[in-house]
Amino acid sequence: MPRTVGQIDQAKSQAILDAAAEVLGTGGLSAPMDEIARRAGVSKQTIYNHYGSKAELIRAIVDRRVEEIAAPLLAPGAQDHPQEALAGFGRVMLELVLRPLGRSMLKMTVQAADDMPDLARAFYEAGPKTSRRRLAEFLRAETLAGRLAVDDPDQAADFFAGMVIGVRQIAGLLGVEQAAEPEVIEQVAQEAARRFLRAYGVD
Amino acid sequence: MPRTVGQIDQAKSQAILDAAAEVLGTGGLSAPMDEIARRAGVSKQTIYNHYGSKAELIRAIVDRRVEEIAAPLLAPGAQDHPQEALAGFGRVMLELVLRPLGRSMLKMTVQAADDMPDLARAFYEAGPKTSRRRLAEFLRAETLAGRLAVDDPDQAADFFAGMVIGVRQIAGLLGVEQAAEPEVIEQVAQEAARRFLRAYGVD
DNA sequence: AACCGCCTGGACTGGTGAGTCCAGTTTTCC
DNA sequence: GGAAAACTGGACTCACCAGTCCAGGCGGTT
Repeated sequence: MPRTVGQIDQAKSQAILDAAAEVLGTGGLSAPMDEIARRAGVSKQTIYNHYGSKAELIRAIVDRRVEEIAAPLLAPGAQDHPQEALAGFGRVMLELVLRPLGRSMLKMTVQAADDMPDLARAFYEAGPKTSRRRLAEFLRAETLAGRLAVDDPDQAADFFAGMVIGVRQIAGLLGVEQAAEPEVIEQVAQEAARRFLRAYGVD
Repeated sequence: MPRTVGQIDQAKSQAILDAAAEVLGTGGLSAPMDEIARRAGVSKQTIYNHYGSKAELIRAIVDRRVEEIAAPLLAPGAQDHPQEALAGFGRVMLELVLRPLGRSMLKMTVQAADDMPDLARAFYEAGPKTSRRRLAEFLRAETLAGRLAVDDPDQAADFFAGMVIGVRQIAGLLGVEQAAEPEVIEQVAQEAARRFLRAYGVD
C-alpha cells in the first residue's frame, strides 16, 4: 500500500485525475462525476475531498499536463542540420496533437472555453504559444548563423506549425479520425521541413 | 425535417435560425432554448413547431450555412498568375475562419461532435475537406500547366491551408482573439502565397 | 360571422447531474 | 490499542433545462 503524506491519499489523487482526463476527454465535459468516480474506483465524496468542484478538477487536469505537454519541444537539438532540427520539431508537434492525451486535452479546453476563459488562455499560452515561441527562437538563431533567411520568425513559425498540424488538429476535434502510423508522421514532418527550407533557404 | 406546410411563417423560421446561431455560437451549445426564443422574439412553442427538437435546430443551422460557407472558394480565378490565385484562396480561407459566422459554426460543430458525429462529419466534408480538395485541384492544374512543381497536391494543399489558418483557428476556438484587420489578412495571404511558391516553384 | 390553425406566455413534467449528508468502515498516526 | 481523519456507498437536495400542455389572442379563408 502506498505512502500517504497528509492523511490524503496521493495515489488516489492521481487515479482520479487519470480517470477524469479519460472520461471527460472522450465523453465530453458534460460527463457525470459519478462515472469518473466509478472509473477511478473511488467514491464521489473522495473526489470532492481532493478537488473542491468539477471546475477545479478540470483545472487540475489541464495544469498537470500543460507543462508536460510542451516539454518535449525543448529536446530537438538546434545544432544539427536545419532539416533534421525542423523535422524534429514537426515530429514532436504531430505526436502531441495525435496522441489521445493531447487530443482530449485540446478538446476539453475548447469545450471549457466558454465558461472558463482563463483556463483556455492558460492552455493557449502554455501549449501552442510556447511551442511557436521556441520554434521562432530556433529560426532566429539559424538565421543569425546564416543557415536560414527568415525575415519574420514569428510568422514563419506559425506557418511551419500550421503546415504540420493544421488539418489534423481540426479533424481530430471533429472526431474525424485517420490513423496515425509513425511512418506517416515521419513523412509529413520530413516533407514539411524540406519544403520550409526551400521557402526560407538562404540560397 | 417534417415540413408541416400549413401556414407556417417563413420569416420566423429565419429569425429563429439567426437567433439560435447567435446564441449557441457565443454561449455554447448548452445555452437554453428560452434564450433563443427570447432573442428571436418568438415563443418557445413556435421553435418546436418549426424544428422538432434542439438537435434538429442545430442541424438546421449547420445545414443552412455549410454550403454558403464553402461557396466563396469557387471564386478565385485559376488563370491569373499563381501568386494572385493562391493569395486569393488564402484570403478567402482567412476571412471564413475569422468571421464570427465561420467561427461560431466551427465551435458549435466541435462541441456537438461527441453527441452528433454525423453532423461533425458532414461539416468536415462540406467545409475543410471541400476547400482542400478545390485547392488541390488548382495545384494539380497549375502543375500540369508547368507553372508549379507539386508532386503531392493533397499534402501541399494541407500545407498551404495550414500555413494560412493554422494558428488563428485554434486561437479562435479557445477564445483568444486578436483583431482581424483587413491589411493583416492581406499580408498573411500574400506572404503565405509567396513562400509557398518558393517551396513548390518549378525553378 | 364562424372556423381553423399558428401564435403567445406561462405553468408544468421529467430527467439529469452537481454537490451534500450521513452512518458505518478502513487506514494512518501516536 | 485507540483517536483522528479519510474513505465508502447510497440517499438526498437543488438547480437547470428540454420538451409538453393549455388557455387565450390573432389572422386568414369560405
